[in-house]
Amino acid sequence: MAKNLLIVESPAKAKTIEGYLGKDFLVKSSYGHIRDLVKGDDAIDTENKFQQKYEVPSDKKAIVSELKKLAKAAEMVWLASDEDREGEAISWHLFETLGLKEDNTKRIVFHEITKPAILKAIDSPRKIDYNLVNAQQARRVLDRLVGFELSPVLWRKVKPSLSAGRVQSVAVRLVVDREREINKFNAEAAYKIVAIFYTGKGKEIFKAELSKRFEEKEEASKFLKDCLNASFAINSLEKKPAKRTPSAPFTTSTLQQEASRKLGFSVARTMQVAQRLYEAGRITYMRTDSVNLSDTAIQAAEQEILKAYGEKYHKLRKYKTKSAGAQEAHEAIRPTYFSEHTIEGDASEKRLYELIWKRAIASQMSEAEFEKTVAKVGISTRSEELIASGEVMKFDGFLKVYFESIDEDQETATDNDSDNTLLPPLEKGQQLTLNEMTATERFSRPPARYTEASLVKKLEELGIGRPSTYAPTISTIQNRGYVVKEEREGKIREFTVLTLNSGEIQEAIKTEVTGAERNKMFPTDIGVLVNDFLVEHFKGIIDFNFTAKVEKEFDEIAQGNKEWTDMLEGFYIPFHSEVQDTLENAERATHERELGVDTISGKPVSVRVGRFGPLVQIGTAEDEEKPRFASLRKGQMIETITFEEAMELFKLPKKVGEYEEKEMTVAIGRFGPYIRHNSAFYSLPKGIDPLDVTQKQAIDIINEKRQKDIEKIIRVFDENPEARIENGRWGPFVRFGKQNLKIPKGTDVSAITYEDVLKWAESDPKAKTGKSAKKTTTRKTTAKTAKKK
DNA sequence: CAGTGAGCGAGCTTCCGCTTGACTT
Repeated sequence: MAKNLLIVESPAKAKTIEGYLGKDFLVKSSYGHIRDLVKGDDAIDTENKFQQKYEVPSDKKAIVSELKKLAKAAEMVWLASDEDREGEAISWHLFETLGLKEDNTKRIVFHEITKPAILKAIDSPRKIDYNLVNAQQARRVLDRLVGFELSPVLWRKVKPSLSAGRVQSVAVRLVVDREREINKFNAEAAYKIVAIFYTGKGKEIFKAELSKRFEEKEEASKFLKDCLNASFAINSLEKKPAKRTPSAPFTTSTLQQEASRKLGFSVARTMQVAQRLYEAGRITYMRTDSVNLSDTAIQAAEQEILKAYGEKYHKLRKYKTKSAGAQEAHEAIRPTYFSEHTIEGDASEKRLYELIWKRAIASQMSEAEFEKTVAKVGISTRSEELIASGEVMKFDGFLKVYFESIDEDQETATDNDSDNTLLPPLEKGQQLTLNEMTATERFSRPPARYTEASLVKKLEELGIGRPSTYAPTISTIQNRGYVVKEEREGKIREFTVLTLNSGEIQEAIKTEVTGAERNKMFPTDIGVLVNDFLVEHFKGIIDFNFTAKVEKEFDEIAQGNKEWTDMLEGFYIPFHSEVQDTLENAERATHERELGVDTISGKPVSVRVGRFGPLVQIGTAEDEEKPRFASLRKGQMIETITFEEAMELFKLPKKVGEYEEKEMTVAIGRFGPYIRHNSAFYSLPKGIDPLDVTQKQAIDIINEKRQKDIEKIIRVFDENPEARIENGRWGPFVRFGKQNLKIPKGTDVSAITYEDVLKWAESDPKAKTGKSAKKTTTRKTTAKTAKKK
């Protein structure tokens, strides 16, 4: 039996460290926290100094009993959880739960998993820092109190099963606020002038732009007219050097942002893939807020840069974290071995690894150097100058390996036509020939909707949430139905272009698509409803600065300057009375709007949230005739739907005639417009207005789909025509009546027998429940309650 | 992928942060 037991948080870490320490040390992992507050409402005694009741959750029992046994047998137990609030608390929980003794327990910390760092840590052990532990307890208790007092208020005043919390409610608020900013945004049009010149020598052309825009078409038109017979010359020519420096290596949040922009990963996917890379020993820990690289890593990066690119490309850089509330228990995310430019693995692992490798290597490379040229073009008939700018890269530096992309909302407002490319050789005073000049109507853009990753970025800036919770938080607000990640079709907008060409000015109307979105965060009606309720009654809690404020107090507790129970007292007393007050006095939250009166029936038209989601209603429950209902569609919200849009909803479903003695109905479902015929669904091709579908069109669509379905069939089983192998979206699968069966990996598709199909059908888990897995939530809860009994 | 939009009313829901698998899909 080993003399020393060393406990860290993560098993992958344990494995690495064991290799450094030799056989006197047994290194084990606690798998994160081993204790938590008990589940129900009596975990915290708010009357009695916030005394807590902890328990070991069932999935941690095995690990705790194993650690207990090992601790008993060891001469010395080293608690090596992370050096932050949570890590310190983990050590304390271990100390308490494993029944450790002061004189054979040591607390050590390190920021990087390298042999010298670990040996150094072992040489300088300390004791558990109870101030830090108390700060964590205050954090934990505050979050429980906020979550478990606010949520029941929502159950009573809004809808059961809803949730609220210090982090998630602010995340939702950001999305709701942004949506409202966009809704009230008025796009302003202005004319942008772009000229294309010949240099005169040869046929070289370049582009120049007017820095100001004209609000009125008349002004723009006047400008072009003035240019009709003007002469143009280079007034000034300025060249100056410019530099670009590399970004710091990745933290959790910057990795999520770049993987989203460059690879199109959701934040959850990024974390899954990163976890695999970490477990395979390819990268350092992926949940970190630190941009710091260890000295050994800096050296290794240097060596690799010298070897692969040469000395000119290297520059030693140290990065400092500036994000609020960073606890820096780990290094930045970097490859464990810089010499491995790529790795084996699946496509997503390879791509994410390369991103991490490039970013980390680039962070230790020299600046990219440019020469920026700005030429000002004078117009003989006007005082304004047109500006042409170009950029030449003189030295690529870090750009040799890495180019950081930027978010939509940080792009220059001048669209992308002013690309910084090379200008032809120019001289001051040089006369130019105008090839073409355009005045294009451009519109100002509303603030960008959040993507998952840009929402994480915003949360991090506000100091809300931690690297380990960013991805789960983004999932939670979507799972609760507060926010959806969706595509939205844009609208077609007209704009005017005036063109001066060959001595005349022409006007044209063009169209563009505006407001189209992909994978953006939209609030739902229930998200808006809950948010507005919380903002009205608990302004302090879902204030963007609430976390920052309490974090400051947690820091004071950690430094021993404040009693944690005092801090909680100060928070809880007013908070709890707000909760009581709201429960007693607040109206039930509703979000109902009267849109107008239906001209045909004379009944009122209103929108509200119903049991199955947002709906429009014509008439009221008191009427003799039952009200008519219609669900809102994707992209429509109670807050913004118009009377006309609402009335449109009642035009569908619409019967479009019969085919094969069965009715055909056109309607709109979750996946868009479709035709329903004989209990089958046929989606409408894009571009056909569901309101205009004719009987003939519908029949064509049905037959086309049938034809395609036949083409998908690979084989029908003789024993049963209901059983067949088909080509699906992800490859072949077996259709067996209403069951869709997965073909086990490695099966030879051509050799599948009917017996195989029967066997698979039997073991198909969906067959037993009868229905397809429609309501996973209800199934989960019933499973849980069944377990309890 | 539809339509549904009522009411009965026991027992349940819920937080944030630290970690992985064991589960489906």
